[in-house]
Parts: sequence; structure tokens; C-alpha cells
Amino acid sequence: MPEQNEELKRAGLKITLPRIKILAILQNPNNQHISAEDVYKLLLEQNEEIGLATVYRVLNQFDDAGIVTRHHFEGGKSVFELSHKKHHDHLVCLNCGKVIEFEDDVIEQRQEDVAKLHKVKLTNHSLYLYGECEDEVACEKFRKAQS
Amino acid sequence: MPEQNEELKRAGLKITLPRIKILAILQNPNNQHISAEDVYKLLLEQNEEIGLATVYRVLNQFDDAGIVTRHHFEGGKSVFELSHKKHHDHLVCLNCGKVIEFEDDVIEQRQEDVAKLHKVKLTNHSLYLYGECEDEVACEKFRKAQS
DNA sequence: GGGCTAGTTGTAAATGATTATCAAATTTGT
DNA sequence: ACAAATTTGATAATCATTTACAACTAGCCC
Ligand SMILES: [Mn+2]
Ligand SMILES: [Mn+2]
Ligand SMILES: [Zn+2]
Ligand SMILES: [Zn+2]
Repeated sequence: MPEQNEELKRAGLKITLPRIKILAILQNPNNQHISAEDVYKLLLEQNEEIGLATVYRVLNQFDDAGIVTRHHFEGGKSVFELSHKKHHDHLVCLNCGKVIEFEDDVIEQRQEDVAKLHKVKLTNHSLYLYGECEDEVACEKFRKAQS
Repeated sequence: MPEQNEELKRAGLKITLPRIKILAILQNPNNQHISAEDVYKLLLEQNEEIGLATVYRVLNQFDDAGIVTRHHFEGGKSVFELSHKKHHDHLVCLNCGKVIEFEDDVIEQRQEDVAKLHKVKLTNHSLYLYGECEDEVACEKFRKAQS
């Protein structure tokens, strides 16, 4: 009945507890851009007995269904975010890990131009900006914790 | 004596056969944007007895020394290219794997603007465009070979 | 040139992230 | 409720890359 289940049904996926719980985690504004491992940890904290393999499987299914978008930030592991928003790119703080979303029509347009210039039909792109933010509270704390 | 050795010496690396051979491979215009695994394969073809671990080690040292730049194209493994050229981004054909280099000052400038707008000191970025090229010869061949 | 020592290498084992296997458990249409 | 089709959890397997470590040099000193 709840609308989340509609989303799963629409994707041709059966309504199961793991999928409901994982979707709920992704919908929490606190968990944007979350890794499979971190989804798994949150499930453990909620005392849900869901295997890590299932988390990976479900996230892949969500990706295939277009429910989530997968990103590859610097640092190996994939992170996922609900794909209900419109396209945007990411600015990531290398100190504290904060992720800022942005969209720039000029950049988007230029990418199209570049592709056309080289006679390539553009299907997708990935743009990540990395730097150091000025969040004294969170960022500096992290910087020191590392060193 | 040869100039390649100068490059190694400048980086504070001893002149060893593995490093010379690997650098030579990277300098071959045929091998731009090459993976560690592929460097290793080329070494085997030349009957050089150099271990895969050494290839990874040396590529990392070259990266640290600024001799090469590491890229993460779609598909997992890292690819390396000599970093003697000026900054540029990449347009990759998803069918045949062809890599086209480009630079767009407007995009570069806009990235700076976005970072500044969000009060982030930009340190680096990664931009990859993916699409399908129109190289009838190479590209179509690949497309068919896959399916 | 021979020797020393720090730096380097190859083999093999270890890692970290992610995927594949497969029997047992669950969902869903009838 | 029942059977068929999916899904799940535990575990083993993969893949790219790193680490350990004993054997092996390159570069410097005499
Ligand atoms: Mn986002
Ligand atoms: Mn390039
Ligand atoms: Zn920060
Ligand atoms: Zn192509």
C-alpha cells in the first residue's frame, strides 16, 4: 500500500523486507550518497538480519531499475543516491567528505558541444570536483583526526 | 645517458630495467591511457621477466613523481598516461574504447566558479564524457564482436 | 673494481570491494 | 492454501591492487 512499494512494483521487483528497508535507508535525507557497506551497517544498527550480498544485489537491481544512481567518488567504493532528482554533478570535500550537489547549464551545454565536435553521440558523463571546504566545525575536525 | 633516465633520476628513482621498460611503453604513442595489466602484457610480449606487482609499484611511483597521471574510466581498472601534456579531459567511446582528448576553457573556468560559489578551494577534478563514436572501421567491428 | 647499504624486485600471500553459487525461505498469482 | 518463480543468506569465488619478505641490484665510497 505505501508508496515505496509502488516504486518496487513498478520496477518489477517483488516486495520484500530487504528491499523495503534498503529503500527506506536511501530515502533518509541523512543517507544521500551512501555506500553498500554503509547501508549494511545501518541495517545492522536497526537489527535487521540482511546479508551484505543482498545489499549489493538490491542496490544493483535498483540501479538497473533506475531507482538509484551509482557514483564513483575518489576512494574506490561506489556510492548510491536516489535518482528522483534532476541531473546534477558533485563537489566533494577531500577533508571531511562533505558532498555538495550542483548543476551548471553552461558546463552541460559545452559537453554536448565537445561531443558533437568530435562526432560522438554523448550518452552520459561523470564530473566530480574535489577540494577543501571551509566548514570550520566538521572539516577541520576531520583534518586533524586524520593526521 | 638517454633522456628517459634523466626523468627517473629527477624523480629520485634508481635507474632499473623494469622502470626503463615501463617508461618506454608509456612513451609509445600507441599506449596512451594504458592499464597496469596491459603494461604487464606488453612486457611479456617483449619477453621481459617483470612481475605484475612491480608494474603496479612502478606506476604508483611514477604517479607520485608526477611522471604519469592516473585516470578512472568507466570499467573498474585504472589507466595511466604520461603527464607531460597540459591538462585535458577525456571523451571515451563505449563501443570501441577509443579515447579522445579535449580541453575546454569554458568548462574549466566554470568549475572554478562553482567551487568558489560554494566556498571550496578546488584541488582537482575528473570529467569523463561517454558516448558512441562514428568510426565505421574500428567502432562497428567492436560493436558486432561484442553481441 | 670491490664492497656496502639502501633501494628494488619477484613470488606468493593478503586485501578490499563486489559478484557468483546454491540450498533454504519467501512472495505472489491461482 | 499451493505451486512456481523469486529472493535471500552464508559462503566461496573474482578482480584489481597491495603487502610481505627474502633474494637481488644500483649508486656511492675507497
Ligand atoms: Mn547527488
Ligand atoms: Mn589523456
Ligand atoms: Zn570539508
Ligand atoms: Zn567507437
